[in-house]
Amino acid sequence: MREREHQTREPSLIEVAAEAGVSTATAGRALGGYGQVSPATAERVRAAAARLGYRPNGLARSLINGSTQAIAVVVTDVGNPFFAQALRGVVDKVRTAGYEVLLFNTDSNLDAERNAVRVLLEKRVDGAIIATGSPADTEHLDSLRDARLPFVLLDRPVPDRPDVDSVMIANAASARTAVRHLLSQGHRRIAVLTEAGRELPYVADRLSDCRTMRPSAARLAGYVLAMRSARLDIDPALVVHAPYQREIAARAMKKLLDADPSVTAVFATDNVLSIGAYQAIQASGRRFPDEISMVGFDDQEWTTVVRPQLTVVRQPSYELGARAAGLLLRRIANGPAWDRDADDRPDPEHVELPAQLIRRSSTAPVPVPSF
Amino acid sequence: MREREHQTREPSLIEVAAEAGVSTATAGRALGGYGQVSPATAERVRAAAARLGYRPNGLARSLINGSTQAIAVVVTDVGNPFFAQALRGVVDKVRTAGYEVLLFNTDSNLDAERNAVRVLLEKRVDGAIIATGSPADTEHLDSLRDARLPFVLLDRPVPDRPDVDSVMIANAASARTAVRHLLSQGHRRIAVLTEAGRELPYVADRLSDCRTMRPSAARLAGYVLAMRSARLDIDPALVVHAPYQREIAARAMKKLLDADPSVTAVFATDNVLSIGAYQAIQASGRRFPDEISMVGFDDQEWTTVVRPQLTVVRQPSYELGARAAGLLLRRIANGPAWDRDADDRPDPEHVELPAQLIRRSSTAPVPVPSF
DNA sequence: CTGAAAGCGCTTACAG
DNA sequence: CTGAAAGCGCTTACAG
Repeated sequence: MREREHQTREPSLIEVAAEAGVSTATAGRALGGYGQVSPATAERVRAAAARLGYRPNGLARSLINGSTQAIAVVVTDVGNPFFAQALRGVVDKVRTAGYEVLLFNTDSNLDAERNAVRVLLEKRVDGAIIATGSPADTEHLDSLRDARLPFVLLDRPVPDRPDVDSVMIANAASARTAVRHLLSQGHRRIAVLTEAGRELPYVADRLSDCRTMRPSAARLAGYVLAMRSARLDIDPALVVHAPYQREIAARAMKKLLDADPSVTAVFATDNVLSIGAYQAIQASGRRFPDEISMVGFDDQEWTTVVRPQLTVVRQPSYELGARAAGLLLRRIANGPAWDRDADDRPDPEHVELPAQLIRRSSTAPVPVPSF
Repeated sequence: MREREHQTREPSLIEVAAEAGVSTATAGRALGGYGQVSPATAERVRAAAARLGYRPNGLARSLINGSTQAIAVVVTDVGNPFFAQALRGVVDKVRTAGYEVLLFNTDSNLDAERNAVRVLLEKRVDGAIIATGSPADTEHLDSLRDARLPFVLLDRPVPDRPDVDSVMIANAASARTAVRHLLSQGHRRIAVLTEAGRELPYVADRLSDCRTMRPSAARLAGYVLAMRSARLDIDPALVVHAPYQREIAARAMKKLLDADPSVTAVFATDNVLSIGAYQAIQASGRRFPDEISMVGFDDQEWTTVVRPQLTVVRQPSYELGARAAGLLLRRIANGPAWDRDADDRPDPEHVELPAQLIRRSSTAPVPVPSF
């Protein structure tokens, strides 16, 4: 390959064909795995290609095929272990079908998300998996539809798009189970630390619509449902709002704990909030779990190494990604559900993966008041 | 856009040009941001494009430009928080320059890595960032060179490729600092939990070559250096080997702790091994940190919520990715360092980011033996 | 400022 | 099995 050292362009099929003494059509057939070529010619072409260090140009190929063998994954934060795991699930799954992943990170910024959609469309990926940061704004998702691009919603539902495949966690149900667990141990004053804190009235008003809520809201709904089933009123003071930032969450939680001694249990609705809540409890000076119980969300590795070990709702993040990828691959093979031309296409599927309550030692029966 | 409902292909520039009553050249100029077009024509073309729901085809554009505005990132495990953070750094950085990221996960499998290189080359990305799983096998990296593709090594050095930009952590130096910290507290029987355990003789033989070692080996070298500086012999029994799997690491560490009561300190060389070691210490029944000290690697969130809080070496994973991306962007702009045609090209740069020892409460002076 | 023509690097009918 | 020609959807000289 030394002779290429000073050459500026990659060799193309034309050079390979010339080197092998065949037409570009034949060279293409020998190298591209399509059409018919005699073994002898094929061998000659392969040798020529190797000599020149030929690499097929995927752009040209895709331009003709109409397939890039790539999908886009749009998430709000790849650095978050939850999405990192989901992404791993996607990558592993699509790899088996020969697809690559084009990654977009939006930071829950609508403009970034719109831009991601525009770019993935221009890059002509074969499909997309999207965890939207703004379920209410769906114009950019409409453009996916207009472009007839198969896509799947991951983790965050989009109420306006019931015709799109989706893979979610059973957020409300699992949150309800978590809170019920606390109730069963006698807790009544149960605080919830949530990113959806400010939407309590909205959430409480449409408890039957949990599936259309984003995860944080759905988990808050689960809390409300459990409390109501126990005939307890919702005390807004117990619903603590915090963004997905550990320190802020810890402070918010600590503040409630300091202000209200009657709180005997905390339910944190996400992995970041969980670590913040755990920290707040440690800082509160209360005996944990004797004086206060906690259930966290997302079974991170650290939850078994802290003392007390944390009772959590374990959500299958890796599987979430893998399932989304599976649905997308099916959709790529069959065409979008909303294509009326074809009646044989699978209906949109809405997968809801169960999350599991893992009981450990951070939850204990409600403390007996000392007289 | 209703009229497109039953149409099977995306509209191309030809349709837009026809709709606007201009040539494709003019339409292209109006939409593509190149060449000169009169404001009036431009407006007419834009209107036509909007009416047809036109999306430029990036494949065709890239085929001509010779640029895809995409880079590849090849890592061993996106699910690992370290790589997830580094990836975030890369994405954030290249985004500012208008590049997207094509992600490859190799699981440290050489075939997967070779395949990644082949595919990224075929997809004609503009550059690549690679954390190789097998620094010894470099033929596939040669093919990047042959293809004149700019690339940067991330986290894992490749001894054979001194002419390639790289961004690493100062692994040996920071490991040395960590062990020196333990020594300064009087510890002598210091165990090290490492993925490179089996290479102790090899590592001990080339302590001056730390920069060419993969992280685990370099950290082990730092341990050896610190011990030797303290005039202590290396006891192979204290060098515990474990793969990057928490349970296996915990078991291996526990075994040593049970077998050898003389061990008073543990240095774990990675985030997975750290949690395993922490767990092993908890299970050992020793008083922590009174009877045994520990330094971990990688400042994960959990390290401040466990008791005792973990003293760690904090490595800047996000910045690692961002810096690698920065170098790559520069290289993409200037062409590869090994291109002899151009003398004005920047020399290969080998960035070594410092890692910092964060002292917390898992390290304490060596226990006084009780008589 | 605008257009006709060539070309990026492949694959695909269509003949032979 | 093989090749000449057309074409995927753009951009780029080159004229006008």
